Amino acid sequence: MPELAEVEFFRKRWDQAARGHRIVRVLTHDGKKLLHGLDLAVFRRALTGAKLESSEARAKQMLFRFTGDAWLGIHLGMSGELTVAPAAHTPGKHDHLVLVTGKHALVFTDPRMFGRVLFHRGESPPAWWSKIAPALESAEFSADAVATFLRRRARAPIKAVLLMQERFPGVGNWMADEILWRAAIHPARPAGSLKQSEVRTLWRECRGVARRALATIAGEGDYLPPDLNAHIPKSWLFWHRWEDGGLCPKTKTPLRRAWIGGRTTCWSPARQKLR
DNA sequence: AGACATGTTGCTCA
DNA sequence: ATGAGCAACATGTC
Repeated sequence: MPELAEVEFFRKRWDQAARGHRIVRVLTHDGKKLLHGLDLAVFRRALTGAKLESSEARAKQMLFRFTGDAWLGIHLGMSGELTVAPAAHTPGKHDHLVLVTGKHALVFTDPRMFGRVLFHRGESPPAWWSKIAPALESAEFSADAVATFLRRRARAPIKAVLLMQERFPGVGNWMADEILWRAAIHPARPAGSLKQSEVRTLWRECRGVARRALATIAGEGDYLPPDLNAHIPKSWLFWHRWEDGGLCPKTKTPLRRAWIGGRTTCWSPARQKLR
């Protein structure tokens, strides 16, 4: 599920419920996979009694800062979610980490178990956090940087290139398709075959999709929409990409789906031409 | 039953 | 050395 804006949604949900509150109990389950590499005893001891100070989302990762120089990193993988339950919550089969405060249980649930929990101790954020590529909305994510990257990945389909987190942090399967659809670029085009003007359009749509998707969630202060995708514009490809017989919202012609760049890809043949 | 899933990594081959 | 393509990971759903 989680791409850029969804990750922000889940971060905000935990943050709202627990910022300024102490963790009184830490429950873990299945230390082999999601909690791999974690010293569970140290982890529990560090977080028990610690207060959530702040949190941030970048790309598809989240970082929660606790008192005592304790940092909790979470990646939601393919099917991870962060939920908030009453403090008495009994962990279900796929609840791998539960942080209990006086009021709430913060639950990390992930049936497919591709997610990841990281723990770090120190005054500054962990190295892996600082290494995340500059956000799509940042000045460092420039048209030139995109052009340079595309030149280096010249033979790969542009769809595959958009999924590369080292340049397009937070872009996942649906965002990549949305960006290409809006930019009117066929997903199978080799990255190196894009004209200068197309690269610029692509760059602009990367920012546009990120900004609009985030605006739906990051809105005023602590506001959090009740439904994850409720605010995604009705005009977007997003709402049609999985429908059988789905129509392009712009041209009203049939959409197509195929395996491109290692993922199922949806595009509008009327808008997005090969060559 | 079988195909497939909004992610990442690590392997192979060129 | 670098880039491209793909299986693997684990489980649920249609």
